[in-house]
Amino acid sequence: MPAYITTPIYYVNDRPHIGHAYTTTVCDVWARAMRLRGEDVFFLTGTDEHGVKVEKSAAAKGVTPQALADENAAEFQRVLKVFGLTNDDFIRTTEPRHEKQVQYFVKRLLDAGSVYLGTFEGWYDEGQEEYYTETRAKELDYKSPISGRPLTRATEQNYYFKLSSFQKQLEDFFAANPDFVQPAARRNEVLGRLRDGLQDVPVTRTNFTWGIPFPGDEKHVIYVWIDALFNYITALGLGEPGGALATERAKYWPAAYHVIGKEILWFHAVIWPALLMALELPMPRRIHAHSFWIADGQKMSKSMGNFVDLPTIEGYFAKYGLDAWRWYMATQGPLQASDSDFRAQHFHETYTSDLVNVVGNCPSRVTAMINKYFEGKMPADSQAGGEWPTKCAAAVAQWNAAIDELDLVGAAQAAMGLLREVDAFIHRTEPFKLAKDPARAEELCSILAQCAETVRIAGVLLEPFLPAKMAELRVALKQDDGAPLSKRVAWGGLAAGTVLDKCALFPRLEA
RNA sequence: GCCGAUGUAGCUCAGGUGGUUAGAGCGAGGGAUUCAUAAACCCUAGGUCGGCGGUUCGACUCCGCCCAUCGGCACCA
Repeated sequence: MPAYITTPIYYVNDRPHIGHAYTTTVCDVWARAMRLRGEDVFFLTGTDEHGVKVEKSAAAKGVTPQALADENAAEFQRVLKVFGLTNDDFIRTTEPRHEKQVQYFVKRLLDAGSVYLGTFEGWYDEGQEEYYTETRAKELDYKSPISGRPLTRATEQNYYFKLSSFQKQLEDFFAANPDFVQPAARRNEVLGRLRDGLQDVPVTRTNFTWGIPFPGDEKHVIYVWIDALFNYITALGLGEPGGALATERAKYWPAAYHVIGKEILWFHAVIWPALLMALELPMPRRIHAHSFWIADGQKMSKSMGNFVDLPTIEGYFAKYGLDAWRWYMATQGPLQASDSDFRAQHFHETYTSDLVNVVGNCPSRVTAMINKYFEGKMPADSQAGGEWPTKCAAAVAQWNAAIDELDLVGAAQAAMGLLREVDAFIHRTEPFKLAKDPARAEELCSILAQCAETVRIAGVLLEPFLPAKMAELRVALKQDDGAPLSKRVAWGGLAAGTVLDKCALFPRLEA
């Protein structure tokens, strides 16, 4: 089954920070999990490079917008490498392949009558070259917040998208697809706003030029948001039917899972589906809008200067390793409706209690006993696994169900639960005592074989989260990673006699 | 201002069509033990379940009001 996982494309006017890292890491864990199951995954990320902000930043720096975009896009790509992310493509909105297709789609919207030329009238700040909404203008007492000069009433011709005409169709779609927007709290927000009624939205601007020219009326450029949304299908070549890209990738639409931050929900949950409806393209499967990281109880903001930035993140890599970072992102992050607090102490505690004490320690004690009592050779199990094959199968089922729902915490818990059960089993059966009694050797063999095999299976389930460390575990257990999940989690993968190395995966660290 | 949510142990959160001693994980304190990364294991939380009022034999669970926090309110990438 094809599966298409996307991050938002990141605005090149920003520097990479924890927000970008988080979304991309979540998608990466998910993509790896799906690939592990043998699904045909296409994982996309990229950069959004047009718009007035980029134009202005570039002018301030005395470079062309393209040069600025090139530089910052390269930085985002470098970061992906540092994070070990496994995206299958990286799309940039200034690439010809994207621009051409966006023009094709916009032309189609125009031809279909879904886009029309209209007049916009509003409160305009001449100094800032910006329009304000009525509410905002009133708040500002109809004066520019920067210059203090009165706002003027200005009109502008823009092309509009007939969002309003999709009201009914959207309502029906949401009713028929209750899981389309996740989590439920976000869906309710969308439904609430939808009830207030939809207005048409402008899809072009004329007050700057750094954008894709509107086909047939080139003093207009396509508004960045519209430009950006189309990346999800231009990357698949849907705007060039029959083209090389489409031949290879069209199969991934509509199996799309858009993972986004909650700040851009409206565009993805309403405008994007409406655009697709207008183009008569099928809807993506799901929009998952996660929440935000806050830092030490404080909202992160540019003005506060308290973003967890790249140097900070790289500090965590240096101390705890990349896998520990992924673990913290995936299991402690704001994937549901409320924000998560990023705290150094919490990071350390999570590392110690999950990774050192369980994921590290459990394989360590099992491999140590096998080394001590059997010279490292996997003992034979005369009990054919006892209850463990059933337990493992249940954990795998739980893991699969969680992955289906992008429930990374649930998937992690399914795997961790197995290791905790192994710990409890060792506590209960006391193999280290049986080892002193030659009459109970057979029992000892079974216990340790069952432990080792369960550790192996739990390790497979943890691979999407901890790819580097679970690769170490595989080496210690003399396994390879070629086969699909169902085969790899089948009971009995560790043959008797296989020499298992002692392993210590996560070193204990000082806070 | 409008719409919507949340407020339960130090922290993060479960929970209940109202009914004896309100739960988990983590942290903290204590214990016992050694196969292991002083790890796994056992014991310990006296938290007015945000406040006030109402309904009720009885509310943390229902209703009202209030307070606090958070999210959304469209041209913002």
